[in-house]
Amino acid sequence: MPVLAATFRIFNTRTRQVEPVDPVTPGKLRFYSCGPTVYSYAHIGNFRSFLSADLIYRTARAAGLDVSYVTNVTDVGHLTLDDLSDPAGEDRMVKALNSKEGEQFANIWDLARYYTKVLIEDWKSLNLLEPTVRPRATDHIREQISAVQQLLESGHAYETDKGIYFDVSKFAAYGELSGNTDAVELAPTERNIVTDDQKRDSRDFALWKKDSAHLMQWYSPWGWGFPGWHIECSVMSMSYLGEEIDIHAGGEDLIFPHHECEIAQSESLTGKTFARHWVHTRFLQVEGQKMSKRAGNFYTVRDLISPQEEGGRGIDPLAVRMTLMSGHYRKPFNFTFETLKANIRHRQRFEEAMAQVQLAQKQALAGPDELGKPLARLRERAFGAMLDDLNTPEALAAAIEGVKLILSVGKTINASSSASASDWLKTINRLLGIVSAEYEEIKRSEASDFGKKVELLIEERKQARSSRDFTRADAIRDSLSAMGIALMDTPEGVVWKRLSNLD
RNA sequence: GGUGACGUGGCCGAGUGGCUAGGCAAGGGUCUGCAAAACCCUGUACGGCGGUUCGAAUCCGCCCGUCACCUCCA
Repeated sequence: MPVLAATFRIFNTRTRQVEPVDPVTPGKLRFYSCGPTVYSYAHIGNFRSFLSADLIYRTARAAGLDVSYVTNVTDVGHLTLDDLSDPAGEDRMVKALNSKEGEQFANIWDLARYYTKVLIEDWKSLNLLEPTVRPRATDHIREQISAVQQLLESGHAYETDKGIYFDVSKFAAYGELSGNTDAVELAPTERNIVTDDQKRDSRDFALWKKDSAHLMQWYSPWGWGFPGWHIECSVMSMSYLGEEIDIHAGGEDLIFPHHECEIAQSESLTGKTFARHWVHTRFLQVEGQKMSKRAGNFYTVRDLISPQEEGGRGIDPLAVRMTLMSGHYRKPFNFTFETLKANIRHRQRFEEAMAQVQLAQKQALAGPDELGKPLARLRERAFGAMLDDLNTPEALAAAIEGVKLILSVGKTINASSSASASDWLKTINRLLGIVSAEYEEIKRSEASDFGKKVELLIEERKQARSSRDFTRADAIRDSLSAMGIALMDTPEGVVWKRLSNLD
Protein backbone atom coordinates (compact mmCIF):
# COMPACT_ATOMS: atom_id res chain seq x y z
CA MET A 1 0.00 0.00 0.00
CA PRO A 2 2.18 2.91 1.11
CA VAL A 3 4.83 4.59 -0.93
CA LEU A 4 8.08 3.08 0.26
CA ALA A 5 10.02 6.32 0.23
CA ALA A 6 7.42 8.15 2.30
CA THR A 7 9.08 10.53 4.74
CA PHE A 8 7.74 10.73 8.23
CA ARG A 9 8.18 14.22 9.64
CA ILE A 10 7.53 15.03 13.25
CA PHE A 11 8.24 17.85 15.67
CA ASN A 12 11.39 17.47 17.75
CA THR A 13 11.20 19.15 21.15
CA ARG A 14 14.97 19.31 21.33
CA THR A 15 15.35 21.41 18.17
CA ARG A 16 11.86 22.96 18.32
CA GLN A 17 11.09 22.21 14.72
CA VAL A 18 9.44 19.62 12.53
CA GLU A 19 12.16 17.29 11.26
CA PRO A 20 12.22 14.12 9.18
CA VAL A 21 12.57 10.95 11.21
CA ASP A 22 16.07 9.79 10.38
CA PRO A 23 16.69 6.35 11.88
CA VAL A 24 20.10 5.31 13.16
CA THR A 25 19.72 2.17 11.07
CA PRO A 26 17.98 2.95 7.77
CA GLY A 27 14.64 1.19 7.49
CA LYS A 28 14.43 0.43 11.19
CA LEU A 29 12.84 2.57 13.88
CA ARG A 30 13.79 2.32 17.54
CA PHE A 31 10.99 3.89 19.49
CA TYR A 32 10.48 4.30 23.23
CA SER A 33 7.43 5.81 24.85
CA CYS A 34 7.17 6.55 28.58
CA GLY A 35 4.35 4.61 30.19
CA PRO A 36 2.42 5.38 33.35
CA THR A 37 2.92 4.65 37.02
CA VAL A 38 0.36 2.00 37.82
CA TYR A 39 -1.25 3.35 40.95
CA SER A 40 -4.76 3.94 39.62
CA TYR A 41 -7.03 3.59 36.59
CA ALA A 42 -5.57 5.43 33.63
CA HIS A 43 -7.51 8.53 32.60
CA ILE A 44 -8.21 10.00 29.19
CA GLY A 45 -5.24 12.35 29.51
CA ASN A 46 -2.88 9.42 30.03
CA PHE A 47 -4.35 7.77 27.02
CA ARG A 48 -4.03 10.84 24.85
CA SER A 49 -0.30 10.49 25.08
CA PHE A 50 -0.29 6.69 24.70
CA LEU A 51 -2.44 7.23 21.65
CA SER A 52 0.17 9.56 20.16
CA ALA A 53 2.69 6.77 20.61
CA ASP A 54 0.32 4.31 18.96
CA LEU A 55 -0.09 6.65 16.01
CA ILE A 56 3.65 7.10 15.67
CA TYR A 57 3.93 3.32 15.60
CA ARG A 58 1.17 2.90 13.02
CA THR A 59 2.39 5.71 10.80
CA ALA A 60 6.01 4.57 10.89
CA ARG A 61 4.92 1.05 10.02
CA ALA A 62 2.78 2.32 7.15
CA ALA A 63 5.80 4.28 5.93
CA GLY A 64 7.61 0.97 5.57
CA LEU A 65 9.77 1.14 8.67
CA ASP A 66 10.50 -1.92 10.74
CA VAL A 67 9.57 -0.61 14.18
CA SER A 68 10.71 -1.80 17.59
CA TYR A 69 8.28 -0.18 19.96
CA VAL A 70 8.96 -0.25 23.68
CA THR A 71 6.71 1.25 26.30
CA ASN A 72 7.17 0.63 29.98
CA VAL A 73 5.09 0.16 33.06
CA THR A 74 6.38 2.06 36.06
CA ASP A 75 5.55 -0.15 39.01
CA VAL A 76 7.90 1.44 41.50
CA GLY A 77 6.36 4.13 43.65
CA HIS A 78 8.69 7.08 43.45
CA LEU A 79 8.69 9.83 46.00
CA THR A 80 6.60 12.84 45.23
CA LEU A 81 9.69 15.02 45.19
CA ASP A 82 12.45 13.04 43.72
CA ASP A 83 15.40 14.48 45.55
CA LEU A 84 14.30 14.41 49.12
CA SER A 85 12.96 12.02 51.60
CA ASP A 86 9.32 12.57 52.25
CA PRO A 87 8.90 12.74 56.03
CA ALA A 88 5.71 10.71 55.75
CA GLY A 89 7.50 8.15 53.59
CA GLU A 90 4.62 8.10 51.14
CA ASP A 91 4.62 7.92 47.40
CA ARG A 92 1.73 7.69 44.97
CA MET A 93 1.55 3.93 45.10
CA VAL A 94 1.67 3.83 48.89
CA LYS A 95 -1.01 6.50 49.02
CA ALA A 96 -3.17 4.46 46.70
CA LEU A 97 -2.68 1.41 48.88
CA ASN A 98 -3.70 3.34 51.98
CA SER A 99 -6.77 4.81 50.36
CA LYS A 100 -10.22 3.24 50.50
CA GLU A 101 -9.83 1.84 47.02
CA GLY A 102 -6.58 0.25 48.15
CA GLU A 103 -8.22 -1.95 50.79
CA GLN A 104 -8.88 -4.66 48.21
CA PHE A 105 -5.16 -5.28 47.69
CA ALA A 106 -3.05 -7.63 49.75
CA ASN A 107 0.03 -5.46 49.36
CA ILE A 108 1.76 -2.94 47.13
CA TRP A 109 2.83 -5.59 44.62
CA ASP A 110 -0.72 -6.80 44.28
CA LEU A 111 -1.88 -3.25 43.64
CA ALA A 112 0.75 -2.78 40.92
CA ARG A 113 -0.26 -6.05 39.26
CA TYR A 114 -3.92 -5.14 39.28
CA TYR A 115 -3.50 -1.71 37.74
CA THR A 116 -1.09 -3.08 35.16
CA LYS A 117 -3.72 -5.60 34.10
CA VAL A 118 -6.37 -2.91 33.90
CA LEU A 119 -4.07 -0.64 31.92
CA ILE A 120 -3.62 -3.30 29.28
CA GLU A 121 -7.37 -3.95 29.10
CA ASP A 122 -8.08 -0.29 28.47
CA TRP A 123 -5.19 -0.19 26.05
CA LYS A 124 -6.77 -2.92 23.96
CA SER A 125 -10.24 -1.44 24.17
CA LEU A 126 -8.96 1.74 22.60
CA ASN A 127 -7.30 -0.25 19.82
CA LEU A 128 -3.79 0.66 20.88
CA LEU A 129 -1.46 -1.88 19.34
CA GLU A 130 0.63 -4.01 21.62
CA PRO A 131 4.21 -2.79 21.83
CA THR A 132 7.09 -5.02 20.82
CA VAL A 133 8.11 -5.11 24.48
CA ARG A 134 6.37 -3.78 27.57
CA PRO A 135 9.00 -3.89 30.32
CA ARG A 136 8.32 -3.28 33.98
CA ALA A 137 10.63 -1.13 36.07
CA THR A 138 10.77 -3.73 38.85
CA ASP A 139 12.15 -6.28 36.38
CA HIS A 140 15.12 -4.03 35.76
CA ILE A 141 16.31 -3.03 39.21
CA ARG A 142 19.60 -4.82 38.73
CA GLU A 143 20.42 -2.85 35.57
CA GLN A 144 19.42 0.35 37.32
CA ILE A 145 21.79 -0.34 40.19
CA SER A 146 24.53 -1.11 37.75
CA ALA A 147 23.92 2.14 35.84
CA VAL A 148 24.14 4.09 39.09
CA GLN A 149 27.40 2.36 39.94
CA GLN A 150 28.85 3.27 36.58
CA LEU A 151 27.81 6.89 37.02
CA LEU A 152 29.49 6.95 40.42
CA GLU A 153 32.67 5.43 39.01
CA SER A 154 32.84 7.87 36.13
CA GLY A 155 32.39 10.78 38.52
CA HIS A 156 28.99 11.85 37.22
CA ALA A 157 27.35 11.05 40.53
CA TYR A 158 28.09 11.28 44.22
CA GLU A 159 26.86 9.69 47.42
CA THR A 160 25.39 11.35 50.50
CA ASP A 161 23.99 9.85 53.68
CA LYS A 162 20.57 9.74 52.06
CA GLY A 163 21.23 8.64 48.55
CA ILE A 164 23.10 8.87 45.28
CA TYR A 165 22.69 11.99 43.19
CA PHE A 166 23.52 12.85 39.62
CA ASP A 167 25.91 15.79 39.51
CA VAL A 168 24.35 18.17 37.00
CA SER A 169 27.48 20.32 36.83
CA LYS A 170 29.16 17.39 35.06
CA PHE A 171 26.75 17.51 32.16
CA ALA A 172 27.02 20.72 30.16
CA ALA A 173 23.92 20.15 28.03
CA TYR A 174 21.60 19.90 31.04
CA GLY A 175 18.54 22.01 30.34
CA GLU A 176 18.90 21.99 26.57
CA LEU A 177 15.72 20.00 26.01
CA SER A 178 13.43 22.05 28.23
CA GLY A 179 15.14 25.40 28.09
CA ASN A 180 15.54 25.31 31.85
CA THR A 181 19.26 26.03 31.75
CA ASP A 182 19.61 28.62 34.46
CA ALA A 183 20.56 27.10 37.78
CA VAL A 184 19.92 30.39 39.53
CA GLU A 185 16.39 30.50 38.13
CA LEU A 186 15.72 26.94 39.10
CA ALA A 187 16.85 27.46 42.65
CA PRO A 188 14.09 29.76 43.94
CA THR A 189 11.27 27.47 42.81
CA GLU A 190 13.18 24.58 44.18
CA ARG A 191 11.66 22.66 47.03
CA ASN A 192 11.38 24.65 50.17
CA ILE A 193 11.40 21.40 52.09
CA VAL A 194 14.71 19.96 50.93
CA THR A 195 16.04 17.80 53.68
CA ASP A 196 19.33 16.67 52.22
CA ASP A 197 21.90 19.35 53.06
CA GLN A 198 24.59 17.30 51.43
CA LYS A 199 23.23 17.88 47.96
CA ARG A 200 25.72 19.99 46.06
CA ASP A 201 23.38 21.74 43.66
CA SER A 202 19.63 22.22 43.82
CA ARG A 203 19.39 20.80 40.30
CA ASP A 204 21.01 17.49 41.22
CA PHE A 205 18.56 14.62 41.13
CA ALA A 206 18.33 11.30 42.89
CA LEU A 207 19.61 8.13 41.23
CA TRP A 208 19.12 6.00 44.32
CA LYS A 209 17.29 6.63 47.54
CA LYS A 210 18.52 4.95 50.68
CA ASP A 211 15.45 3.88 52.59
CA SER A 212 15.09 0.71 54.57
CA ALA A 213 11.53 1.54 55.62
CA HIS A 214 9.99 1.88 52.17
CA LEU A 215 7.34 -0.63 51.11
CA MET A 216 9.27 -1.37 47.93
CA GLN A 217 12.96 -1.82 48.54
CA TRP A 218 15.90 -3.62 47.04
CA TYR A 219 19.41 -4.33 48.24
CA SER A 220 22.20 -2.34 46.63
CA PRO A 221 25.88 -1.53 47.23
CA TRP A 222 24.47 1.36 49.30
CA GLY A 223 22.17 -0.77 51.39
CA TRP A 224 18.38 -1.09 51.17
CA GLY A 225 16.51 1.41 49.12
CA PHE A 226 14.95 2.09 45.77
CA PRO A 227 15.93 3.67 42.45
CA GLY A 228 15.29 7.26 41.41
CA TRP A 229 12.49 7.86 38.99
CA HIS A 230 14.49 8.82 35.91
CA ILE A 231 16.99 5.99 35.77
CA GLU A 232 14.45 3.28 34.94
CA CYS A 233 13.62 4.67 31.51
CA SER A 234 17.27 5.16 30.59
CA VAL A 235 17.97 1.57 31.50
CA MET A 236 14.93 0.01 29.86
CA SER A 237 15.40 2.02 26.69
CA MET A 238 19.01 0.93 26.41
CA SER A 239 18.26 -2.68 27.32
CA TYR A 240 15.79 -3.19 24.50
CA LEU A 241 16.71 -0.60 21.91
CA GLY A 242 20.40 0.12 22.35
CA GLU A 243 22.37 3.17 23.39
CA GLU A 244 21.09 5.43 20.66
CA ILE A 245 17.42 5.42 19.69
CA ASP A 246 15.35 7.26 17.10
CA ILE A 247 12.29 8.54 18.93
CA HIS A 248 11.54 8.96 22.61
CA ALA A 249 8.03 10.12 23.45
CA GLY A 250 5.87 11.06 26.42
CA GLY A 251 3.54 13.65 27.90
CA GLU A 252 4.57 17.29 27.93
CA ASP A 253 5.08 17.26 31.66
CA LEU A 254 7.93 14.80 31.19
CA ILE A 255 10.08 17.29 29.26
CA PHE A 256 11.29 18.59 32.58
CA PRO A 257 12.56 17.09 34.72
CA HIS A 258 12.13 13.50 33.58
CA HIS A 259 13.48 13.57 30.04
CA GLU A 260 16.06 16.20 30.84
CA CYS A 261 17.42 13.87 33.51
CA GLU A 262 17.25 10.82 31.27
CA ILE A 263 19.39 12.58 28.69
CA ALA A 264 21.93 13.63 31.32
CA GLN A 265 22.27 10.12 32.76
CA SER A 266 22.21 8.21 29.52
CA GLU A 267 24.57 10.40 27.60
CA SER A 268 26.95 10.50 30.55
CA LEU A 269 26.94 6.71 30.53
CA THR A 270 27.47 6.18 26.82
CA GLY A 271 28.82 9.39 25.36
CA LYS A 272 26.26 8.99 22.58
CA THR A 273 23.08 10.83 21.64
CA PHE A 274 20.44 9.07 23.74
CA ALA A 275 17.49 9.87 21.47
CA ARG A 276 17.50 11.70 18.16
CA HIS A 277 13.90 12.79 18.28
CA TRP A 278 11.87 13.89 21.32
CA VAL A 279 8.12 13.93 20.90
CA HIS A 280 5.74 15.31 23.52
CA THR A 281 1.97 15.29 23.73
CA ARG A 282 0.22 18.24 25.30
CA PHE A 283 -2.16 17.84 28.15
CA LEU A 284 -5.81 17.85 27.42
CA GLN A 285 -8.49 19.88 29.08
CA VAL A 286 -12.06 18.84 29.72
CA GLU A 287 -14.82 21.28 28.82
CA GLY A 288 -12.25 24.05 28.76
CA GLN A 289 -10.85 23.35 32.19
CA LYS A 290 -7.91 21.51 33.61
CA MET A 291 -9.02 17.97 34.34
CA SER A 292 -9.11 17.41 38.07
CA LYS A 293 -11.05 15.34 40.53
CA ARG A 294 -11.97 18.44 42.45
CA ALA A 295 -13.48 20.13 39.38
CA GLY A 296 -15.56 17.00 38.81
CA ASN A 297 -14.33 16.63 35.23
CA PHE A 298 -11.91 13.80 35.79
CA TYR A 299 -12.54 10.82 33.53
CA THR A 300 -10.84 7.48 33.44
CA VAL A 301 -11.17 5.43 30.29
CA ARG A 302 -13.22 2.99 32.36
CA ASP A 303 -15.72 5.65 33.40
CA LEU A 304 -16.51 6.27 29.77
CA ILE A 305 -16.41 2.86 28.15
CA SER A 306 -17.70 0.34 30.65
CA PRO A 307 -21.33 -0.67 30.02
CA GLN A 308 -24.11 1.21 31.76
CA GLU A 309 -25.18 -1.92 33.63
CA GLU A 310 -21.69 -1.84 35.22
CA GLY A 311 -21.92 1.79 36.19
CA GLY A 312 -20.08 3.23 33.21
CA ARG A 313 -21.34 5.45 30.45
CA GLY A 314 -21.39 2.75 27.81
CA ILE A 315 -19.56 4.80 25.23
CA ASP A 316 -18.03 3.07 22.23
CA PRO A 317 -14.29 2.89 23.03
CA LEU A 318 -13.38 3.71 19.46
CA ALA A 319 -15.47 6.88 19.68
CA VAL A 320 -13.33 7.83 22.67
CA ARG A 321 -10.28 7.06 20.58
CA MET A 322 -11.53 9.22 17.71
CA THR A 323 -12.32 12.04 20.06
CA LEU A 324 -8.81 11.97 21.47
CA MET A 325 -7.51 12.05 17.90
CA SER A 326 -9.67 14.96 16.83
CA GLY A 327 -7.14 17.47 18.10
CA HIS A 328 -3.49 17.74 17.13
CA TYR A 329 -1.19 16.17 19.71
CA ARG A 330 0.93 19.29 19.97
CA LYS A 331 -1.91 21.71 20.61
CA PRO A 332 -3.97 22.09 23.75
CA PHE A 333 -6.97 19.88 23.27
CA ASN A 334 -10.38 20.48 24.69
CA PHE A 335 -12.19 17.20 25.37
CA THR A 336 -15.92 17.87 25.33
CA PHE A 337 -18.97 15.67 25.43
CA GLU A 338 -20.23 17.40 22.33
CA THR A 339 -17.18 16.24 20.40
CA LEU A 340 -17.57 12.80 21.91
CA LYS A 341 -21.17 12.66 20.76
CA ALA A 342 -20.16 13.64 17.23
CA ASN A 343 -17.62 10.84 17.20
CA ILE A 344 -20.16 8.29 18.40
CA ARG A 345 -22.04 9.18 15.23
CA HIS A 346 -18.96 8.80 13.07
CA ARG A 347 -18.28 5.39 14.51
CA GLN A 348 -21.81 4.30 13.68
CA ARG A 349 -21.14 5.35 10.11
CA PHE A 350 -18.11 3.07 10.04
CA GLU A 351 -20.22 0.23 11.41
CA GLU A 352 -22.84 0.85 8.76
CA ALA A 353 -20.26 0.99 6.01
CA MET A 354 -18.97 -2.41 7.10
CA ALA A 355 -22.48 -3.82 7.18
CA GLN A 356 -23.01 -2.46 3.70
CA VAL A 357 -19.86 -4.14 2.45
CA GLN A 358 -20.97 -7.46 3.92
CA LEU A 359 -24.37 -7.16 2.33
CA ALA A 360 -22.79 -6.36 -1.04
CA GLN A 361 -20.74 -9.52 -0.87
CA LYS A 362 -23.91 -11.56 -0.45
CA GLN A 363 -25.74 -9.70 -3.21
CA ALA A 364 -22.77 -9.85 -5.61
CA LEU A 365 -24.19 -7.25 -7.99
CA ALA A 366 -22.34 -6.63 -11.23
CA GLY A 367 -21.05 -3.19 -12.19
CA PRO A 368 -17.97 -1.00 -12.45
CA ASP A 369 -15.83 0.01 -9.48
CA GLU A 370 -17.06 3.47 -8.59
CA LEU A 371 -15.13 3.81 -5.36
CA GLY A 372 -11.57 2.65 -6.06
CA LYS A 373 -10.17 5.93 -7.33
CA PRO A 374 -11.79 8.44 -4.96
CA LEU A 375 -11.04 6.21 -1.97
CA ALA A 376 -7.41 5.83 -3.04
CA ARG A 377 -7.13 9.62 -3.06
CA LEU A 378 -8.65 9.85 0.41
CA ARG A 379 -6.33 7.13 1.67
CA GLU A 380 -3.31 9.05 0.39
CA ARG A 381 -4.66 12.20 1.97
CA ALA A 382 -5.04 10.51 5.36
CA PHE A 383 -1.61 8.88 5.13
CA GLY A 384 0.02 12.12 3.97
CA ALA A 385 -1.55 13.95 6.91
CA MET A 386 -0.16 11.41 9.37
CA LEU A 387 3.30 11.61 7.84
CA ASP A 388 3.13 15.36 8.33
CA ASP A 389 3.65 15.55 12.09
CA LEU A 390 0.67 13.32 12.92
CA ASN A 391 -2.00 15.63 11.61
CA THR A 392 -4.86 13.55 12.99
CA PRO A 393 -7.65 16.12 12.46
CA GLU A 394 -6.82 16.18 8.75
CA ALA A 395 -6.51 12.39 8.57
CA LEU A 396 -9.83 11.98 10.34
CA ALA A 397 -11.47 14.44 7.96
CA ALA A 398 -10.33 12.29 5.02
CA ALA A 399 -11.52 9.12 6.77
CA ILE A 400 -14.96 10.59 7.47
CA GLU A 401 -15.28 11.77 3.88
CA GLY A 402 -14.48 8.23 2.82
CA VAL A 403 -17.18 6.55 4.90
CA LYS A 404 -19.70 9.08 3.75
CA LEU A 405 -18.72 8.35 0.18
CA ILE A 406 -19.22 4.61 0.73
CA LEU A 407 -22.59 5.15 2.41
CA SER A 408 -23.77 7.51 -0.31
CA VAL A 409 -23.61 4.64 -2.84
CA GLY A 410 -26.30 2.95 -0.79
CA LYS A 411 -27.57 -0.61 -0.52
CA THR A 412 -27.25 -1.25 -4.22
CA ILE A 413 -23.47 -1.11 -4.04
CA ASN A 414 -21.97 -3.57 -6.52
CA ALA A 415 -19.36 -6.21 -5.80
CA SER A 416 -16.35 -4.41 -7.23
CA SER A 417 -17.13 -1.10 -5.53
CA SER A 418 -17.64 -2.91 -2.28
CA ALA A 419 -14.31 -4.70 -2.66
CA SER A 420 -12.64 -1.29 -2.93
CA ALA A 421 -14.59 -0.08 0.07
CA SER A 422 -13.57 -3.11 2.07
CA ASP A 423 -9.87 -2.65 1.24
CA TRP A 424 -10.07 0.99 2.10
CA LEU A 425 -11.71 0.34 5.47
CA LYS A 426 -9.00 -2.16 6.34
CA THR A 427 -6.19 0.19 5.36
CA ILE A 428 -7.70 3.09 7.25
CA ASN A 429 -8.13 0.86 10.27
CA ARG A 430 -4.51 -0.22 10.14
CA LEU A 431 -3.42 3.41 9.98
CA LEU A 432 -5.87 5.07 12.36
CA GLY A 433 -7.46 2.24 14.35
CA ILE A 434 -10.94 3.73 14.25
CA VAL A 435 -12.92 1.34 12.08
CA SER A 436 -13.11 -1.84 14.13
CA ALA A 437 -11.62 -3.62 17.12
CA GLU A 438 -8.29 -5.23 16.31
CA TYR A 439 -8.26 -7.62 19.25
CA GLU A 440 -10.09 -10.90 18.92
CA GLU A 441 -11.08 -11.13 22.58
CA ILE A 442 -12.83 -7.77 22.34
CA LYS A 443 -14.73 -8.80 19.24
CA ARG A 444 -15.87 -11.95 21.03
CA SER A 445 -17.07 -10.19 24.16
CA GLU A 446 -19.53 -8.28 22.01
CA ALA A 447 -21.48 -11.51 21.53
CA SER A 448 -22.55 -11.98 25.14
CA ASP A 449 -25.53 -13.46 27.01
CA PHE A 450 -26.93 -9.98 27.18
CA GLY A 451 -26.85 -9.95 23.39
CA LYS A 452 -28.90 -13.16 23.24
CA LYS A 453 -31.55 -11.68 25.51
CA VAL A 454 -31.81 -8.67 23.24
CA GLU A 455 -32.08 -10.85 20.14
CA LEU A 456 -34.99 -12.73 21.73
CA LEU A 457 -36.97 -9.56 22.35
CA ILE A 458 -36.25 -8.36 18.85
CA GLU A 459 -37.67 -11.59 17.46
CA GLU A 460 -40.81 -11.11 19.53
CA ARG A 461 -41.20 -7.56 18.26
CA LYS A 462 -40.71 -8.73 14.70
CA GLN A 463 -43.70 -11.06 15.05
CA ALA A 464 -45.80 -8.33 16.60
CA ARG A 465 -44.97 -6.03 13.70
CA SER A 466 -45.80 -8.56 11.05
CA SER A 467 -49.23 -9.05 12.64
CA ARG A 468 -49.49 -5.23 12.72
CA ASP A 469 -49.67 -5.18 16.52
CA PHE A 470 -47.79 -1.87 16.76
CA THR A 471 -48.76 -1.25 20.38
CA ARG A 472 -46.97 -4.43 21.38
CA ALA A 473 -44.03 -3.59 19.05
CA ASP A 474 -43.60 -0.17 20.60
CA ALA A 475 -43.82 -1.59 24.11
CA ILE A 476 -40.92 -3.89 23.31
CA ARG A 477 -38.97 -0.97 21.86
CA ASP A 478 -39.54 0.89 25.12
CA SER A 479 -38.44 -1.94 27.33
CA LEU A 480 -35.29 -2.43 25.26
CA SER A 481 -34.63 1.25 25.49
CA ALA A 482 -34.84 0.90 29.26
CA MET A 483 -32.16 -1.77 28.98
CA GLY A 484 -29.98 0.75 27.17
CA ILE A 485 -30.64 -0.61 23.69
CA ALA A 486 -31.77 1.26 20.62
CA LEU A 487 -33.30 -0.44 17.57
CA MET A 488 -33.09 0.55 13.96
CA ASP A 489 -35.44 -1.01 11.44
CA THR A 490 -33.74 -1.45 8.12
CA PRO A 491 -34.83 -3.24 4.95
CA GLU A 492 -32.32 -5.99 5.84
CA GLY A 493 -33.69 -6.51 9.33
CA VAL A 494 -33.39 -5.02 12.76
CA VAL A 495 -30.08 -3.64 13.96
CA TRP A 496 -29.49 -2.92 17.61
CA LYS A 497 -26.87 -0.94 19.41
CA ARG A 498 -26.05 -0.02 22.95
CA LEU A 499 -26.97 3.49 23.92
CA SER A 500 -24.42 5.51 25.76
CA ASN A 501 -25.75 7.84 28.38
CA LEU A 502 -24.99 10.67 25.97
CA ASP A 503 -27.67 9.57 23.53
C1' G B 1 10.53 35.61 37.75
C1' G B 2 12.20 31.71 33.83
C1' U B 3 10.64 28.39 29.52
C1' G B 4 7.14 27.26 25.80
C1' A B 5 2.47 27.17 23.35
C1' C B 6 -2.11 28.97 21.56
C1' G B 7 -6.19 32.63 19.91
C1' U B 8 -10.30 30.51 12.89
C1' G B 9 -17.88 30.90 11.85
C1' G B 10 -23.00 28.77 17.47
C1' C B 11 -19.24 24.71 18.82
C1' C B 12 -14.90 21.41 17.55
C1' G B 13 -11.03 21.86 14.33
C1' A B 14 -7.53 21.83 9.28
C1' G B 15 -5.15 25.39 6.34
C1' U B 16 -0.22 29.08 6.80
C1' G B 17 0.78 34.65 1.00
C1' G B 18 -4.04 34.48 -4.00
C1' C B 19 -7.97 28.98 -5.49
C1' U B 20 -15.29 28.86 -0.13
C1' A B 21 -11.10 21.97 4.39
C1' G B 22 -14.07 18.84 7.11
C1' G B 23 -17.17 17.64 11.14
C1' C B 24 -20.96 18.71 14.92
C1' A B 25 -25.12 21.58 15.90
C1' A B 26 -29.21 24.32 13.18
C1' G B 27 -33.01 24.91 9.14
C1' G B 28 -35.43 22.55 4.75
C1' G B 29 -36.31 17.96 1.93
C1' U B 30 -36.37 12.28 0.44
C1' C B 31 -37.40 7.63 2.93
C1' U B 32 -40.46 5.42 7.00
C1' G B 33 -46.52 2.02 10.97
C1' C B 34 -43.58 4.62 14.88
C1' A B 35 -38.48 5.78 15.92
C1' A B 36 -33.78 6.09 14.05
C1' A B 37 -30.13 5.84 10.47
C1' A B 38 -28.75 7.13 5.66
C1' C B 39 -28.86 10.49 1.58
C1' C B 40 -29.64 15.59 -0.76
C1' C B 41 -29.82 21.06 -0.10
C1' U B 42 -28.62 25.78 2.85
C1' G B 43 -24.62 28.52 5.72
C1' U B 44 -17.75 32.53 3.63
C1' A B 45 -14.98 32.79 9.68
C1' C B 46 -9.86 33.81 10.96
C1' G B 47 -8.24 38.39 18.90
C1' G B 48 -6.80 44.01 18.29
C1' C B 49 -3.66 47.77 16.04
C1' G B 50 0.15 48.93 12.75
C1' G B 51 3.64 47.31 8.76
C1' U B 52 5.47 44.43 4.21
C1' U B 53 2.81 43.11 -0.47
C1' C B 54 -0.72 44.00 -6.54
C1' G B 55 -2.92 40.71 -2.73
C1' A B 56 -2.51 38.42 4.50
C1' A B 57 -6.36 34.20 8.40
C1' U B 58 -1.39 33.00 6.40
C1' C B 59 4.91 37.04 6.78
C1' C B 60 6.95 41.07 10.44
C1' G B 61 6.25 44.26 14.91
C1' C B 62 3.55 45.71 19.09
C1' C B 63 -0.62 44.99 22.21
C1' C B 64 -4.63 42.14 24.46
C1' G B 65 -6.34 37.41 26.06
C1' U B 66 -6.01 32.04 27.27
C1' C B 67 -3.09 27.89 28.69
C1' A B 68 0.92 24.70 30.07
C1' C B 69 5.71 23.53 32.31
C1' C B 70 9.56 25.20 35.88
C1' U B 71 6.66 21.16 42.04
C1' C B 72 3.61 14.57 41.74
C1' C B 73 1.26 14.47 36.96
C1' A B 74 0.42 11.65 30.36
